[in-house]
Amino acid sequence: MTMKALVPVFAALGDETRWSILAALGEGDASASALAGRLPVSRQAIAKHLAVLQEVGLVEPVRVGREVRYRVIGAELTATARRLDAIGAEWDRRLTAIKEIAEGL
Amino acid sequence: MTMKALVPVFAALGDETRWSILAALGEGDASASALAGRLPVSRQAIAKHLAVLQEVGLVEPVRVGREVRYRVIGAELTATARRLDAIGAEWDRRLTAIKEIAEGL
DNA sequence: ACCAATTGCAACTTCAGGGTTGCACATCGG
DNA sequence: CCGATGTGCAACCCTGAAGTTGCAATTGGT
Repeated sequence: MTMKALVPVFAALGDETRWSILAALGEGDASASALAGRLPVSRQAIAKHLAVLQEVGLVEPVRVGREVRYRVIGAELTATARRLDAIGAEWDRRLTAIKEIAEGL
Repeated sequence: MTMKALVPVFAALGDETRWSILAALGEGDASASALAGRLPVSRQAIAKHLAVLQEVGLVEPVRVGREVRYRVIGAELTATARRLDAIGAEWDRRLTAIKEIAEGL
């Protein structure tokens, strides 16, 4: 299991542009430059977003020749979903699993 | 179904302080003033956070006399988790498809 | 009626995040 | 070898989010 901080993952997912990037990557792996061609932002902006996404494990870089393509890691999304679901479930049972997360794990 | 924008929900969940608030609310409904007593931020700051959380449907206000208590809506967390899981699963499906093609299955 | 607690509103400060541009460095192809 | 393509790094704006303080308005309890 990745078991990272979780909150940064949500922060990463809380940006429209990053979802655009994830969506574009859904059509196949792509480099920052390639993505800059499809999206209305500069390559450098995309590079920063990719760095953020990589930081939280949502995306993975793959060197292909002189370019760096990125691949989405769907498993990380599902893992995050599982944890979120667990928290929601615990809440309904009046338990406080969230406390641990809020207190920095 | 709530079916709100989803991205704002993640944005709301991408803040440590708001998780602290959610955690505190996990111990029982509470007002902004009461929360300000437990957390290291001002009441007004908490009020803003509660407004954000309410905006995305994660929390619900309940008037009790002259105070306004807030209650966590666990169902919204679960719903968000479901949607996130669906997205992640979709990605895995694509990757699996690609993998099979690449491996000549 | 009065006092204290609570909320609401507004102005203000601070700073990190998202965006840009510019340039230097690598690397592939002809 | 040289030009084109792609990446990395750095400096720089600029808006918005998170936090603060102060004060007016509401409402409960005694």
